[in-house]
This record gives sequence, structure tokens and C-alpha cells, in this order.
Amino acid sequence: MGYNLKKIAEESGCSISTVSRVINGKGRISEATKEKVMKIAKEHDYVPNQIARSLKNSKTNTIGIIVPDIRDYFYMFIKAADAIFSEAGYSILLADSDENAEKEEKYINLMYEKRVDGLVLATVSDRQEALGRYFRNSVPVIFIDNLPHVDPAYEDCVLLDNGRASAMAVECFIKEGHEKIAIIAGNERETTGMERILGYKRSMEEHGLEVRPGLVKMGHFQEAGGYRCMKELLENREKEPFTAVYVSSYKMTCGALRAIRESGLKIPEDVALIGFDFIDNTGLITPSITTIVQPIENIGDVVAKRLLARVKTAEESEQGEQIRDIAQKIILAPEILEGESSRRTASGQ
Amino acid sequence: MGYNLKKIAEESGCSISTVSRVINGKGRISEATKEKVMKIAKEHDYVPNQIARSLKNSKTNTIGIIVPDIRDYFYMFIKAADAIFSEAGYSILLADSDENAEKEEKYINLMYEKRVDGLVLATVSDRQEALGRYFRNSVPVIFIDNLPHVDPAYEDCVLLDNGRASAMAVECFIKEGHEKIAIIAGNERETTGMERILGYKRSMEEHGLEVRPGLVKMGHFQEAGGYRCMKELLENREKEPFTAVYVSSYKMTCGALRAIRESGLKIPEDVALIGFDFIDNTGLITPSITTIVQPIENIGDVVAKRLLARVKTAEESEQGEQIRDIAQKIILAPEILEGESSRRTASGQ
DNA sequence: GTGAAAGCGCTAACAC
DNA sequence: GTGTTAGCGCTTTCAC
Repeated sequence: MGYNLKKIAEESGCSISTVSRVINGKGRISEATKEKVMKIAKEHDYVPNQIARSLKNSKTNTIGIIVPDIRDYFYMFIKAADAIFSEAGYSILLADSDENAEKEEKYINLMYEKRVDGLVLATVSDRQEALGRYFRNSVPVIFIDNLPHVDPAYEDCVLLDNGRASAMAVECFIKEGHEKIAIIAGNERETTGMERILGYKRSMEEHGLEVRPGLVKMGHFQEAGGYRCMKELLENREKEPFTAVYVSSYKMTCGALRAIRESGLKIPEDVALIGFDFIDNTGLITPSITTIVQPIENIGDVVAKRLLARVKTAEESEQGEQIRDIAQKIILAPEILEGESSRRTASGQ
Repeated sequence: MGYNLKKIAEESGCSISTVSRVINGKGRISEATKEKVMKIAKEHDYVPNQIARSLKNSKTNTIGIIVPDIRDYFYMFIKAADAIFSEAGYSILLADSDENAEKEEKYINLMYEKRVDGLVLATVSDRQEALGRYFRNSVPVIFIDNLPHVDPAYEDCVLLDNGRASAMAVECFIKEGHEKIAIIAGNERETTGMERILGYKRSMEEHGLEVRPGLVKMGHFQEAGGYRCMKELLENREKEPFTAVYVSSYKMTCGALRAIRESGLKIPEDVALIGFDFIDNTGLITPSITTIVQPIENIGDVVAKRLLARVKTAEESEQGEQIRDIAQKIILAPEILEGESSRRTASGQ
């Protein structure tokens, strides 16, 4: 279909390599041929075929991104990353694993086949064998959100300081005078879930508060889990009283809020709550929800820059320069946005 | 780096083409060689190079998607589309044009260079010369959200029935007894903006209500525009009274709500409001906001299927089968979610 | 059932 | 300054 170097070469009477040089502005070319070639290229709307270039150069200028759910707060990370990547001449191959480990694996393999120059992975697995290829062939992988079990040499990641995040929530409650603080956690298998639980427990203990097993619920990061856990907490409230609940992910926060609303209880009078990544663009939510937030645009920024750096060193070491690029764990600090939902009020039990 | 057909051929003692046949399961191969080849492939973790395949086959199995802002409600469209595309063996090359026509053009060209098999475009321009390449070379393009000026033969799109959307908003207000209804519109240049304005005007007239120029504001689809328009409407309220406002995009709805909040007015008592794509996952927003919504998952679904169909016919006609695939305008019906914000109350002026 | 050879569109080392 | 050549990894026609 489209025009290619060969056709331009034929039409212009010079060789393919000369045409290539003109198109890429490489090497010394006489003005005359340059103009002639450019004219023909324009006329026929020549567009270089990046696929051919990629094959030749073993470089696709494409970065793979796999996330469990684009609808999450994480979409903002993609936007920030996209800005950096595209500025640097990279495109994004995006896949949504739908919280499904098998789908994720499929995508990891697919992206490898498509020879992405690097991968950003928000995995839902605690180990991903499919990544072996990337490691063995020095295709850089940066983990975000969650770090699976991999050889420490490949623990390249940009994560939230999850322990700190939980501690901030607990401390916020304590400051208000709460003592019986429940947590709706993700799960204990993923690092992210684990760290948020640990941060909660550690912080409770540090402040001399008891960690009661009945107040630690596993909601598996989903809306339904948040809903169910909140229900359970409320139903069991007589035996296991609490005045505050910290919900450690966005979706679970939505679920927990739904459960509270259905039960007819008031926030924060009956239950105080701190959510996660729960941003209210509209300012209309009443009461305003206190929430831990990830510095998500920052994450996109940091991830993209880090990955580009890795891609570059990978290329250079490909050329035999033997550069060492030690894996980095980049840990970013969470923030807390204080609203009304975490208050301790007179009527709190 | 990785293993390729050639190396496997050398190691197994058979030819490259035989190895290729084994890998692809094509042609008749003896069990013996099949096993031998497969064993070697497994051992060395052979992964087919899709770039090479793409070059050979002139087919990348990649679909480009360009949207103005992934953070929009549109992210859901991508999720739905991704499910269909990946099922069919296609990957998504995603780009966020950031509401910027030049960036958009750059991405359109880039994706063409990368030889996407098809493009889904939510354009912010009213004409995009860069698409000429796609049309001339029969690379299918489906427009969503907004249809730019292109040759009718290429008006392949999946759009909301924008006129109907506005009419639904107006009628909802009228039903409540509102008569002085303002609109915060996008702009008149894009089809989407235009149709929403027209739908508003037509519906007003059909119901015998006057369309007052002072109550038609252009917010250019952005949050800031929504805010500014709402401010203007409120400041001018003495001269140009109104009791209800229809805001015709999500971002502008956020801006308008902010303006109302800052002014200390109450919804719907002081101003009734209908928003656009304004979904409240949490159910916590008070008052609940009446909103027009696009059937966005449905859009993702329909777009993906339509594009895949086009890609297929494009391929077949490449093989000389001369199939006609007439452009389709697919228009989907909006829905309205009625909340409290559109009510007519006693204290409304 | 298997191999040889051409070619997808491009780049780059080398020669003149 | 320009041309020749080889090759990136693969598929596919044609021959045997």
C-alpha cells in the first residue's frame, strides 16, 4: 500500500540507502538529491514503517503497562506516565488484567512477544513466572502498587509506604480519641495488603492499643469485600465494639460506605471512617471523607523516569558497555486528607 | 538475545521453514521432528517475535486508541473495549491527547507509523488532516464522542444521541415545572457540543419556552469553563433569571457545582441542576445529582466490535475480494438518572 | 515431509 | 556523496 524507501529510490534514481539517509537526516547528502528525495516523499506521503525499524533496531519504542483495573484511581498514574513516555518518544501498550492473574500472565507474555522495551506492572499475583523472560533478557520491569516475590536483583519498584499509610490513619483516629479501631484490609498475600495490615498493627501497639482479631477483616481489595466486612463488623458490634474503621483501598471504601449507609448509621457519629484514595472531585460528599491518598501523579512520573533510565542502561549494556544498574525500591510517602468522617463526636460510643 | 527460528533450526538440524511450521502448527510435519523442535524451543524458551511477524504479514494486531483525557468517564469505555480487543488477539496502543489538537495529530501520525490495524479516535478537533493517510490506505478509523468533518464515506462512528440527551434534560426540568432553564454548553464547533446545544434549543422551543441568549453559556467542556459559566449566570441572575441549569459535560458539571457551592446557594432550592456523566459510586453526594449518562460500557463494546469488523473487511479486500463496507453512524441512546438536584421546590424563584 | 529462496521495509558497515 | 550488501526474524511459495 504505502510508499516505501524502495519506491522512492526507484522514482528518484538514487539508491535505497541514500533515500534512507535523507529521510533520517544522517550522513552528508547533496542539497540536490536531498530536495529531490524529499519532494517525492512528500508527494506520495511517505511514512516510515516503524515495524521495519523496530525489527532492524531491536527496539520498539513501546512500553507495556499492565494494571488490574484502569477504572481505579490508577488511571491518573497512566496519564502522568504517558506524558513522560510520549515526550521521550515511547508509546504505551496498555492492558487491563481485570484483577485476574491468568489474564495478567497472558498479557505479560503477549507484551514480551511484541518486544516492548520495558514493562510497568501492577501485579495481582505474589509471583509471576512469566517475568523470567524479561529478567533473563534484560528487559526492564518496574513494579508499582505491589511487589511480587522475585529475585532481589529485580526488585525494581515504585511503591507507597504502606506501613506509614496505615500508621497515619491510626494516628489520625487516636488523635481524635478513638481507641477501638477496626481495619478492613486487602489480604495478607500481596505485599501491599500485608504492609497495610502490619502498619496498622504496629501503630496500634505503639500507642498501647490492643489489636483485636475480630476487628481485622480481609476484604480482598474489592467493593464487595469492603461491603461484606463492614456488614460483619456492624453485625458483631455488640460483642466486638469499635468506634472507628480504617478501610485500606478505594474500592473497599466504596463498599464499606455502602454498608454503613444501608445500616442507617451516621458517619462519624456512629462510625468514624478513614478511606483510601478516596478523592472527591466535587466537594459534595457529606460528610467529607478523611482519606489516605497515594501521590499518584508523582508515581506516574517517577515510574516513567525510572523505567526510561533502565531502558537506556539496558541498551547501552547491550552494546557491551557493561553498566551496572542496581534495582531500586522507590518508596513514596502517602498523604492524608482530613475530612469530617474521622472525627470523634459526643455521641460516639 | 532470545532464541529464534534460525538457532532452533541449527540445533535441530532441520530448516528454518520446518521449524516455522512446527511453531505455527501449519502443514504436515512428522511427529519426530515436531517433538524434537518443540523440545528445543521449550528448552531455550523460544518466543516468537511479533515484530518480525508484523513486518512479514503487514499486520500488527494492534489497535490505536486516542482520547482527550483518560481520567474522564471514558476510561470505562477503554476497559470494555480492551476486553473485546484482547479476546480477539489485539493489543491496545493508548494515547492521551490531553485535549490538545496538536498532540492528537502527533499521536495519529505516530500510530500510523506503528502500523496499527485500526484506530479509535475521540478527537478534539473539528477536522484532522492527519487522518487522510488512514483513509487513503484503508486503515479503519472509528470516531467516538465527537465526529469531525470528514468525507461522509469515512463517517464511521459510535456516538451518543446528543440531541436526545439534551432534550431529556430539558424535559426533566419541565416536568418539574421549571421554565427558565439555562445551559452550560461545550462549544459550537465540535459536533458533540453543537448537537447538545441544538437539542436544548429545539426542546425548549417545542415546549413553548423561550431560548434566551443570556442563558446559553459556552464552557468548552472544561472544569474551569463550567465554573466560569456558572459564576456568570449567577452574577447576572437579576437581569436574566433562571431556576435550573443543564450542564452538558462531566468536567463542566464539576466546575458548575463548585461555583454554586462557593456562592452559598442550595441545590435544588436556589438552583436546580442536571449534570452529564456524573456518576456517584458512593451514593454519598447530597443532594443526589440528576444526570444524563452515556451508556459507556456499551460504547466500548460496540466500538470494538465495529472496528474489528472493519479490520477484517479491510484485510479481505486487501486480498482483492473487493468487499464494500459502508460507513456506519451508530447512535446510542442516553439515559437519565434522576436524583434530587433537578427538583422544583417551594422556595425556587 | 522438508528445504531453498525470496522478501516484508528498514539500517548500517563498507567500499568507492 | 552515493551505492552495494547483508541482515533483523519471520512466512510462504515452490520445488523435490
